[in-house]
Amino acid sequence: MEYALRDERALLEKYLRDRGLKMTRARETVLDAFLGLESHVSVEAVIEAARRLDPGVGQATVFRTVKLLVDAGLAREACHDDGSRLFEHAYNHAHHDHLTCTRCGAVVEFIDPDIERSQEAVYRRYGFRSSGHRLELYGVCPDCAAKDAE
Amino acid sequence: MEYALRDERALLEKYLRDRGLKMTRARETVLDAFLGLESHVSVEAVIEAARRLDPGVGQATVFRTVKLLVDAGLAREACHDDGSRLFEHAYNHAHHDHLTCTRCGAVVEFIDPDIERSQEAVYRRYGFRSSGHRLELYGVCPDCAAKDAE
DNA sequence: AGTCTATTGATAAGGGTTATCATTTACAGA
DNA sequence: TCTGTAAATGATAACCCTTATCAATAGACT
Ligand SMILES: [Zn+2]
Ligand SMILES: [Zn+2]
Ligand SMILES: [Zn+2]
Ligand SMILES: [Zn+2]
Repeated sequence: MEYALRDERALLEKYLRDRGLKMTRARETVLDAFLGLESHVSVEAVIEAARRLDPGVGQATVFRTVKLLVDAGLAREACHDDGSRLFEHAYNHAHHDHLTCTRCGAVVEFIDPDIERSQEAVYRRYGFRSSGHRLELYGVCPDCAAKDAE
Repeated sequence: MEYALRDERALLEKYLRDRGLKMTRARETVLDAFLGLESHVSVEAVIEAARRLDPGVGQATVFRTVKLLVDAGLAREACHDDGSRLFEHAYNHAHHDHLTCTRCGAVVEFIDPDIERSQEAVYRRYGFRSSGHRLELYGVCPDCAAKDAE
């Protein structure tokens, strides 16, 4: 965990140095805040976490830094829910799709090789070059279904 | 086509009557405007189309009515793009997924039985009851790829 | 330390959507 | 057809999330 944090910080530093940008205290704070949160967080949540580490961090800075993290490959936009976008860790967190419970909001991350393969076939069928996809399955999780049954 | 319009209007009227709502001129206008547009339209586009039929239609009314159309099963939210949501016809327009060119915005509607089947398997694997999904494939279409090659 | 430029945070502005509310309208019943 | 009542309308303001503006600050290099 400690090592992972260091890895990710080094990645961000390299990304910044490579393009003449600077590693600042605010960016450290936002990175730490983001890494300390679990998957699928809104910028709002990152703002709160960042201000727990350092009150006085501007929200504009958090928006800007999250965008940087995405560009640097440390974060990835997950499933922009209604309204606000959600982000998740991208470093050491391979591609996956989401199965979401529409009742309680529970999210299962899954990867299905058959689906991935079939998607490639669709790209070939229409002559498209692939550049990523988004698959969100919606349903009712076992827990919520059990509550219905009562 | 004429018949289809009548069908859809009858559907909306039934939907409204069943819950004590009223069929109004504004709702007729928005319905006609929406039906006159082709797939994947923003509310903005519906507002423009509606005002071509009847200037003075309030934008709030269009937003409200599009929501009604979705509830009535006449419209369906397609792929909420960056920012604004997009809607498409739902009546006599079976389920399908989207393959979108990230360069020119071209959209191919497709249905892949293998993918649909694999998705059902995912639902079973995690014990979820299915309630719909959203699959968006992104890539570069043949035309844009050809331009790249030049 | 000094210079130069990126970055910051407060604030305003932006775009899409929804809430408010006085007025108008649809529609069931008399 | 007339009326009463509740729903619907449209103008407007409010809302949320996000981005732009900008004077002040703080890295990174010499
Ligand atoms: Zn659930
Ligand atoms: Zn995820
Ligand atoms: Zn294209
Ligand atoms: Zn479509």
